[in-house]
Amino acid sequence: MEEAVANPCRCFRKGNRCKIEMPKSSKQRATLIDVAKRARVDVSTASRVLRGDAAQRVGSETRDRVLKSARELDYLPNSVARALRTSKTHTLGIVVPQLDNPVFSAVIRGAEKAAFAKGYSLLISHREPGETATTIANLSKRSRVDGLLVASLDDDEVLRSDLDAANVPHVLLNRQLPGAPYAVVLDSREAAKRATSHLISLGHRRIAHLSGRLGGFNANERLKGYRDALREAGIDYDDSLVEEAGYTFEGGKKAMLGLMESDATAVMAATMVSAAGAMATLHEAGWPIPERMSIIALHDGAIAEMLYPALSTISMPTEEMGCVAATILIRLLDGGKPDAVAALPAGSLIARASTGPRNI
Amino acid sequence: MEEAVANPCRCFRKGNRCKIEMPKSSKQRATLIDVAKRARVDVSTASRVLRGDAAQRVGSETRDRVLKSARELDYLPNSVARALRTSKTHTLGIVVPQLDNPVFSAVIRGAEKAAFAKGYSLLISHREPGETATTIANLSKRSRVDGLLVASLDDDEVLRSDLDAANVPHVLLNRQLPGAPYAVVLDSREAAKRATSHLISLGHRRIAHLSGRLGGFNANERLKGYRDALREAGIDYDDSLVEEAGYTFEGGKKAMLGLMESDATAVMAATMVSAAGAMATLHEAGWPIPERMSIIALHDGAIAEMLYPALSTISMPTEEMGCVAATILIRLLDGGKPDAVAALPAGSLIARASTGPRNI
DNA sequence: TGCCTTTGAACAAACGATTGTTCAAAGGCG
DNA sequence: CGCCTTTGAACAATCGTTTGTTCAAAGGCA
Repeated sequence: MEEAVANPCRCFRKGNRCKIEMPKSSKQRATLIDVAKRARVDVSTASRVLRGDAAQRVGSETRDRVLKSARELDYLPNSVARALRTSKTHTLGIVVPQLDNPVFSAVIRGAEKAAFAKGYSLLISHREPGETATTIANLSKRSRVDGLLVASLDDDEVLRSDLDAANVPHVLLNRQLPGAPYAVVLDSREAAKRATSHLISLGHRRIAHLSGRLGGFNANERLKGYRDALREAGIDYDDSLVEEAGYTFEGGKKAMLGLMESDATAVMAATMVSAAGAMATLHEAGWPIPERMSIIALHDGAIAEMLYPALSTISMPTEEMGCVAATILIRLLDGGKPDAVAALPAGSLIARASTGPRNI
Repeated sequence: MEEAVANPCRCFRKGNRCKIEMPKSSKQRATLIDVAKRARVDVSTASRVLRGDAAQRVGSETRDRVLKSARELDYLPNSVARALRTSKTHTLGIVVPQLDNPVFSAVIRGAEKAAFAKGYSLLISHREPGETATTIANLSKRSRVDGLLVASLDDDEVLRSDLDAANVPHVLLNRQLPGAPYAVVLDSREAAKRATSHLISLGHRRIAHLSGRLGGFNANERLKGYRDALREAGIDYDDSLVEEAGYTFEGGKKAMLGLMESDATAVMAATMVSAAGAMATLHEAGWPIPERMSIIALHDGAIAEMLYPALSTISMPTEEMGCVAATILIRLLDGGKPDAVAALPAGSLIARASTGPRNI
């Protein structure tokens, strides 16, 4: 009776009129209203039971009815309606500069795992450098993500003002910015030091460095680690051995070209991708690796094995970085107060065929 | 007057009570209600103006007032509210089996571009094989995507029943399934034929094939193309030269090991990744490429350049595939009736250093 | 002037949840 | 027995849009 009065025709949706109560076209998802009706309770009561609302007691007999009803109807809360009411979409956005870079795929994988585990979804946005502003704005305003994971390689200044403008909680990936409180960073300095030390322990003294974008946070850290290792070994730093390669294959190729003029016998590359470029140049020139030039890179990944010779690396917890970043962001969104910056330790040396003893 | 009565305190949100009308805390986004008030029209009128509703006329003077008001308040519609009302989230989900595979990053990139251009967002979900069911269910029910782009490598049967169960519009990527109407496929057969023909034109007669997962749609197509080329050249097909490598580096490595027992002088690999594995095995054994074994793969991508020697490939429009798939899916969601399967032509030969004339 | 169409805009009911408030019944106590 | 406090559940307002309906004013025509 009451049911019929309250809503005579629940299939009266989408302008698709009908006179009789349809047998719930089976494919139509059940709503909280359906659950409540079936359990003969108010929708608010059903909501409280299903969400486990502690602020209000519910009789155990009522609770059971609601739970049973929900089970029978295969009820799943409508996340859109919930999002509207609570203004939380339970969606995280991640901004990456490149999708085919193994480092970023690892980060995404990690972030997705953590997000999924906490009931969040991951909205991905990849943009050409320089478009980060638009991306961030779109992700936060148009798509309404609760928070952002940012792995841009863009210029720090620009990035910062974009983030400010968007005014959305965010965690930076392997990057620290004056105004942005939260970040997860890898110990790139230590990694660079380990990589360099490995070369030193093989007898190399003239060690070149293919750096990232100089001036950027990461490139600086890696350069510091490189110098740390040299200093410890009593080797003088020579800035003619540092060549900016950025984070691309082409950059690595070009940079290596410059380095071949020098007397370097080994190279420490900031990334696998630039190392691959450097190796291509060496192959072209017919320089045997590692006999004439040893090479090691930071970050490990599948392509290290694919290169020839297989690339020695310092592994880095990139996937974990994504995971930790997402976890921090979610804690932040839940009103928690996580540490401003989470530092992840450098991984260990994975010695492969691309590094060998100095033999001249 | 009326304004004050209708809603005396719009900052009365989030339980944050206050007595006076706050100066719109500036960071609080304007809603349609705000716009309507400012233009002194009903919210429904404002909605119709801003959405360009053709079904209802609006006086030009009124229209201008609304537009001006929206501009001044920097109004952006709340996509969550809109999604609730229209039951369209304007979000697409994409399911990929691996994130670090260059083929899938390209597909994602393409899909993201098309989606973005049409005002859609892309929700990404990567899962271990076998978890596709959960993934699809989650993406469609929990996260409420409007449609799905599916690039699973899972078993066809399983995939099909999962998709059926989810009951969500979807487009398959490079895969055709009996029950699933929409798909975008690459002409893998033609690509395989071109790759094989290239080897034949270099004088090779004993050509091996590193296949995908045999029995799968793609593997079959590629195998057909391989046989087409052989037949055309009058070379007998020898199934001992076909080795299943799947889509991984390890698979390629192992498969190559088997092939080295044969008298093959060239290999046509189904993917760059398995080709990379094969090359690693060859290097380990000290077989020079291409002098002792030529190798070519389907799909082109950045890693082709990184391998040594640089890998010859048949380029494939993978990014375009993602783009087309997203476009089709969106058209479908808009009530259109796109073609069931869009076939994309194979790309051209990119001859690099890994293929050379037969010289024995 | 009176009646019947247009027009243009307001009214109001959803969409599916969450959450503060109200309220009746039941229980405790003097 | 009457009053006051728990309890448990219903009531009702919202979140920000969209969209079917209603309705008053204006215009056309006889």
